[in-house]
Amino acid sequence: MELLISTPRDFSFKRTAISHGWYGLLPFEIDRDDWLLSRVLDLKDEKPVTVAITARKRQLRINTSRRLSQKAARQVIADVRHMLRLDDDLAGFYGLMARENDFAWVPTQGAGRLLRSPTVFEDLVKMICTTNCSWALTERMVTGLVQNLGRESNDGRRTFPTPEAMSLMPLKFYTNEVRAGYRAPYFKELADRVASGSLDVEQWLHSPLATDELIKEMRGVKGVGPYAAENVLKLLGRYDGLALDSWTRAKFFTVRNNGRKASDKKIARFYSRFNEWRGLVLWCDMTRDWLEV
DNA sequence: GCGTCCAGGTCTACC
DNA sequence: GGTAGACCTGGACGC
Repeated sequence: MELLISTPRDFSFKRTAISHGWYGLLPFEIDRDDWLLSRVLDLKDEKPVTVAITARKRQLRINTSRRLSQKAARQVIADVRHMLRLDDDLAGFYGLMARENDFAWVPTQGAGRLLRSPTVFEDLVKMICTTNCSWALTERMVTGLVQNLGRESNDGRRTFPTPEAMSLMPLKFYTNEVRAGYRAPYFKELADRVASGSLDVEQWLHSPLATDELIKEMRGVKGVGPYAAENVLKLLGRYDGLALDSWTRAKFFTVRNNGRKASDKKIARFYSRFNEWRGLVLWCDMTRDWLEV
């Protein structure tokens, strides 16, 4: 079954699909030869479905692994719009970038939409999986969660697990199977809180809280520090934080400081003039070379 | 083969 | 509020 979505004039499928590492973490998969982004979506009342997304001109084509009801098709379209940030208004950001010689490529290439998961919960768990470890271990942990706890689509691929599925597992599952190490109790506690309803992370998408207050709430989740909170904020559409980590620091040294080390304060000063967009400007700056044009 | 370092940081105790 | 030290894991590296 094929579904079609019109895309905004300033949207780039390639730039969005590879905007950061999520495309390489299950359930996401990417074929960069054919520029096909796929993943399994959880349809709650129905069996999960695998979607394969490609772009042509100003249109996305979504091929589903089986025929869907109208209700399920509407959810697939809503999830794809959410993941690819089709409803994000970046006019202010692009206007700002167009006036800067160094950053005029951003609107030209349609960079700035950061791929996200269908749920905040998935983004949050994955972000904790990126902390204090190699990318290979991040992949190992996420794969362990999906393969062991994900619901199966008709093609055998699996969803990202729900909070309920994660909550049902004992602590030793996260240490022995997921290989999460000291993060194991963090996952267990987060899943328990979300599954029980005592913490609603999906509500963060529409939170009326000021960013500082929202960060405080996010940091109430064990394993979420400044880096993880500010990166999740970017996926919520707030770009005040730089979300510095060892990778972005090293990249800044190369791209903006002639290979010399720079303090976090210096990095912050460099992007400070971009105000509420500074986190997104930094990320675009650091990933410009991810796509040959 | 073995020890050390560190990678897309965070938590806790202590000052 | 600021900071030192501990923390799982596993790949890379030097010896």
